[in-house]
Amino acid sequence: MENYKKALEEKGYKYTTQRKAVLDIITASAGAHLTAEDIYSIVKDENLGIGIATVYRTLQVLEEIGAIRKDYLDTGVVRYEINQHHGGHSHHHMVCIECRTILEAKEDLMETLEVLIEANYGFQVVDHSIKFLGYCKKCSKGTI
Amino acid sequence: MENYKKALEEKGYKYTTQRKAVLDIITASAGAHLTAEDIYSIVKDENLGIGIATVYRTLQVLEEIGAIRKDYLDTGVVRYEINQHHGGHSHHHMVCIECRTILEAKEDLMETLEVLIEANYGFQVVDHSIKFLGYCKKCSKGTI
DNA sequence: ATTGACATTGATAATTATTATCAGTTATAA
DNA sequence: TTATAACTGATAATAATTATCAATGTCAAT
Repeated sequence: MENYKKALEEKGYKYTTQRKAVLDIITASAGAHLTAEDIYSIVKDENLGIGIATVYRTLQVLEEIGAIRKDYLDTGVVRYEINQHHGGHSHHHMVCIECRTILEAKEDLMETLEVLIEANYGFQVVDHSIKFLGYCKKCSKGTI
Repeated sequence: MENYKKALEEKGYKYTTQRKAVLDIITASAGAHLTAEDIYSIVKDENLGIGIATVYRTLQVLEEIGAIRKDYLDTGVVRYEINQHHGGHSHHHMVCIECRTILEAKEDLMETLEVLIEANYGFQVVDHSIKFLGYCKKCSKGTI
């Protein structure tokens, strides 16, 4: 799919067994929004040796090279997923107030959003919030 | 502003000194996105006795009655703010990738969003994500 | 005012997610 | 094949949050 090996090496990182295992799991489970603990136990189940510390370190490195992204969807727990469109924009999440199920909206719809969400996913929207990531005036990069 | 006392009593909660103090701080510091620890030390600075456990408990109660809302803007730490429009929609946050400053967009703009953000706040948008809260098909309430 | 029932508080222990430490292991370039 | 530096795993440390429990406060009914 993507050349993660090259991306790692460009930053002086090595393409190790553990990093490969974590990458495989995250790519295989697109839309799953796994926690570090989830990933840890999946790797263990596959009888590949890995420590929880390595999982966290690997996730940091993979985020740094832009392979994965962090989701702050709910309390305390951070979730991870593949970064689909390199440098592009993220998709949208729907979190059920009741059962905390996380759904994912694939469309990149920026208008009549909630009506579409309800029509396409049967998800009854009560509230939404948009988060922008970028550089504030103070930290602003070059041309603007 | 709002009758928080009544809202508390309707749920069998009492309008105590500590709850009043926490409410005062959160209403007074709109747009500040305080953590539980922030609130704790502000109350202490004002020489009002309060325990950290009470702060957390109070925040839970205030969220339950809809007085405040939680923000998951970044890693681990949960932030709190006044729930402006009772039952209405939340505003939008801008998080600086570099210094982690949190800006708040007051407009309820759902189109040509990023262009406006850049024009109005000098915030250089790199990415955005929208979070919907509501009920999934399984948990769906009544009429839909 | 006093009482009784129950909610609330504060100190602290416990839990959970995450990060730091460090000695031993592995990969790679010379 | 060896030197250098990166990597790993076990575990200690930290930080945010929740649970416990005895003491205290609140309020409606006497």
